[in-house]
Amino acid sequence: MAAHIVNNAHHVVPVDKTFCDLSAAVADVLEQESITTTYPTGAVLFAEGQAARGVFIVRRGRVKLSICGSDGRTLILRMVDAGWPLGVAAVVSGRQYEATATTQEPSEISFVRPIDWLRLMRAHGELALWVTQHISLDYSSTCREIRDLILSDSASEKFARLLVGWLDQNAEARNPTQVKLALTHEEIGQMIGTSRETVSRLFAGFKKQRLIQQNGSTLVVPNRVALESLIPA
Amino acid sequence: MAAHIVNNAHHVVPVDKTFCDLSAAVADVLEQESITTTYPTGAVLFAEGQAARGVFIVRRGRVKLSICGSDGRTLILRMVDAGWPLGVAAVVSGRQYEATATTQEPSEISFVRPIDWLRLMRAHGELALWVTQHISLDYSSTCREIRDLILSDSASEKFARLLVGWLDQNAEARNPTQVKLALTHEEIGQMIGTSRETVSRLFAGFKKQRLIQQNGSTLVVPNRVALESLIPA
DNA sequence: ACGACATGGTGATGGGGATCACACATAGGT
DNA sequence: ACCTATGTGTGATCCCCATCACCATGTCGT
Repeated sequence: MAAHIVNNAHHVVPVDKTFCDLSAAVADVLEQESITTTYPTGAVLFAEGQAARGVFIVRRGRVKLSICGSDGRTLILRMVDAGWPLGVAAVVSGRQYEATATTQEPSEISFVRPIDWLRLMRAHGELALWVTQHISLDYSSTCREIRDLILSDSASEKFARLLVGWLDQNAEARNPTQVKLALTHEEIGQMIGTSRETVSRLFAGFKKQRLIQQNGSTLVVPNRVALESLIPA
Repeated sequence: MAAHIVNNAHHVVPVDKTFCDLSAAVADVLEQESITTTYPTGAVLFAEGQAARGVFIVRRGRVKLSICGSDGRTLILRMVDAGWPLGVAAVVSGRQYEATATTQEPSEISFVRPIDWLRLMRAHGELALWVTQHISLDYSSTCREIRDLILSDSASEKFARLLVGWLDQNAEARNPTQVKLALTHEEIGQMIGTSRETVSRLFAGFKKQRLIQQNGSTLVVPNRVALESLIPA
């Protein structure tokens, strides 16, 4: 069997007015202390197991956070959108990065060295608090990830969960019943811990059951409730 | 204030001189602001999904942190020993507890309400950093948990991993090749995500392969390397 | 000493999904 | 138009482990 992880749906979309959701003052300081670089798609910011080299903050773009097994298998922990910091836990605790961060699209990323970061945290209580909250949220999200992994042994349940998560993220959009499909079947498999072929079959099965329709890269969910009924409790 | 924000990598065994690994001053304050209670085995400090009611600090005993699915299935996240705080992430981010905490033996637990906790964090930079580090460590540990669950599809691999982990924890003990077995097969199953029966069979299999021996509740691992060879990379 | 209950061992069975093996699409690049 | 790379659909097979079913042990409490 296989047993693996699942989605997440991390809300709290960051608005991104100046830097993150920090006050202008702290954002300015951060701006000065950081180096901002543009990365192409597929760039690896840091890899699982490396000593913490610094904190990365996504300014623009999307970054994939994944964990990989020695056999080459990969599990996608979550996608990180603009406004969020990466590698904070590793820097703060002085350990290794726990996951691998790869850009999913051309992205602008700010970088802060550990020493500077820690200095800033001490100097600015607001930043310290911000950090603590972000780590807490990462922790929650990871726990939920684990839960979804466990309480669905069936692949279709995990798939349904993923889809519903996408709908939730799109809740603000005008049409809450459709999503742009930005991932390959392979990647979807890595999000829910199944093989690519299984994802294909899931798509086919869900279409046959009229749970989803697909026009090009647009997914339509005509009946969200039916989808949710696949998810126990 | 604490320069000890970086580092202290491995298991930071709590020593438990006064409180945790905090300075005497802060420990004293914490002592005053908290209420300490003794719980019997099996007491539930808090449950997954509850609104954060406060921070619990294990003074004596052991607490099981678990996540459970709607179908009743349970996954044990980790065992928490004396000196460690519980529910900090939930309190800091003002969300729900992400797991359920149950005492595994009679335990002494200190409790601090969210308001007091946050006040203390603001007043004592050292405490704030301590909190951040602990959350970071929890996060790491959770990520590793995910990895172990995922990158072993075979139950025996997960079992081997668990055993090796136990040996590591016992590294300080005089005999690094044996461990006291404090868990039932059921619980072991909940740690590695398999059924009780499978754990029984794993024990049997490992014994047949001379990977382990068992005298009462003492596990002996004659050949650690052989055990590790079951774990890829 | 006696059930009652929690725990541990082990066989039989079945199913879900990984895996292998293709064929088919679509998109760039030359 | 071709070719290659990358993504997708789907059949056939196989195996691990969840599950069910039972029995064998403790270990309590009274």
